[in-house]
Amino acid sequence: MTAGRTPAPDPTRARNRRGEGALLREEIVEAALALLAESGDVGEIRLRAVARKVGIAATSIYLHFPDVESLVDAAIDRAFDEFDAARDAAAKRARTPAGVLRARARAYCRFALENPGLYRAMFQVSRPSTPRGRASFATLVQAIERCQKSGASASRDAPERLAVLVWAALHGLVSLRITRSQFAWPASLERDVDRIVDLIAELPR
Amino acid sequence: MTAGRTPAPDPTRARNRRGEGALLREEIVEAALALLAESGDVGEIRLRAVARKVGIAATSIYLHFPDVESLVDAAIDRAFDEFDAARDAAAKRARTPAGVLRARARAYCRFALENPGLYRAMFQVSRPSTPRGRASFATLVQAIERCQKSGASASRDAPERLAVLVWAALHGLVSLRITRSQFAWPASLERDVDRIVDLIAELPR
DNA sequence: TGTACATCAGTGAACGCGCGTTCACTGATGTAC
DNA sequence: TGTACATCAGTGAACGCGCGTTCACTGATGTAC
Repeated sequence: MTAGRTPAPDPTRARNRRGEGALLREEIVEAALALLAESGDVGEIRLRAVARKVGIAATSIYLHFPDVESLVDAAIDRAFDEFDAARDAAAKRARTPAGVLRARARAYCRFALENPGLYRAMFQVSRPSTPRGRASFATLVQAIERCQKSGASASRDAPERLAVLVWAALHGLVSLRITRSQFAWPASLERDVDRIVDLIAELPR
Repeated sequence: MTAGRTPAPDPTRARNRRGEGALLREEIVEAALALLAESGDVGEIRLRAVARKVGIAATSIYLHFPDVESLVDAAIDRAFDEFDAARDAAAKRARTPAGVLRARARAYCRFALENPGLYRAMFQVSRPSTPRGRASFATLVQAIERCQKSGASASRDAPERLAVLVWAALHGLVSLRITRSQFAWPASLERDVDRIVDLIAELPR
C-alpha cells in the first residue's frame, strides 16, 4: 500500500480532448459513488479522496462542482437513479397487481442489501422533497391502489396510508439489517418482505 | 457569538473535591449526549467540542476516557438506558397484553421523535450484540407471545418472527419521519403505529 | 498553407483551520507521622 | 498540633495531520485570418 497522502495525480492519465471535459465529471461522480458505497456515510466523503480515486489533482474537481457538498448531492442523485431503475425493471416483469407490489418491495430490499453503503447514505441525510421522490412514492400508491381495485387486497385503508406503512416497513427491515448486522436475523429477508407486505396490504396468503 | 475556538476552560468552574473526580465523567457524558442530540451524527462529536461544553481543557477528557471513541460509546450506552427506561415505564401503565404491546410500541416511537438526534445516532452505527439489546428484544417477543396466548393476537407466526417485523416497522416509521422530515407524513404517527402493530400482530381493530 | 491567439483541461503550491493526542506541569488537599 | 509528602484533579503548550479552498499557472489544441 503506497497510499499517497499528497494529491499526486496519476501520470498515465490522458487529459480529455477539447470539448470533452465533461467526461471528467462522470468519472468524479462515479468515484464519489464508490466511496459512498464503501463508507455509507456522506460525512466521510473527502474531496481529496475522490480526486485520488480518479487520479487527478484535488483542484480539478472545482472545474465541475462548486464545492464538496454539491458533489455529494450529485452522487446521491445518481444513486437514486439506479435505485428507481432497479424497482421499475422488477415491476415490469410482474403480471398481476399483487405481483407488481411484491416485485417492487423485493427489488427495494434487494437493492438496499446489495448496496448497503449507498442505501445508508441515501437515507441518512435530510433531503428536500424532489419530483423524483414524489413520483416514486406515487408509483407505490398506485401499485397498492391496483391491488385494492382488483380485489387482490382486502384492505379498505386509503392507498396513500398503506403506502406509508409499506414503505416504512421495508425501510425498517433493510436498514436494521444493515446497521444491526450482528443481530440474529431470520435467514430469508425475502420471506419477511413478502409477509409484511401481505399483512399490511392484506393480500391473501 | 463569541465561540472560542481555542480550548479555554471556564474560569468560574470549581474543580471537584478530592475523591470526587468521577463527577466530571458524568458531566462529560452528558455533554456528549447533548451534542449527539443536536447533530444526530456520531461522526460529528468532537472531543474539543465536548470539552468546551463542559468548560474544561480538552486534555481533561483523557482522565476518564482513553479516546474519543470510548466517549461516544459511553454516550450511546447512556442513550439506550433512557430509551429502555421510557419503554418499560410505559409498559407498566398498561393492563392488558395488547395494551402492553401497544404501549411499548408507542413509547418506542415517542422517544425517537422526541429525541431524533439521539435516535439517529443510536441506530446509525453498527454495534455488537449486547446483553441489553438482547433483553430488550426478548421483552418485545414476550409481549407478543402474551398477546397470542391470551387470544388478543390471532397470529400463528412465531413470536420471534413477529417481533422482528414489528421492530422493523416501528424503526421504519420513525426513522423515515426523522430523515425525510419534508415528506407529507400523516398527521398522527400514533395512529400509524397502532395500525401497523395491529396489522402485523393481527390484533382486532 | 502558415501562424497567432483564444480557449480548454487541467496542475501545483500554499493558506488557515480544527482536530486527536502527548507530555510535562501545577496547585490544592487529604494523610501519615 | 505541625509539617512533609503523596495523591488527586486537573491545565497548557505543542505536535503532526488531512482537510476544503484559492490562486496563479501551464501546455495542448482547435480556429480565425
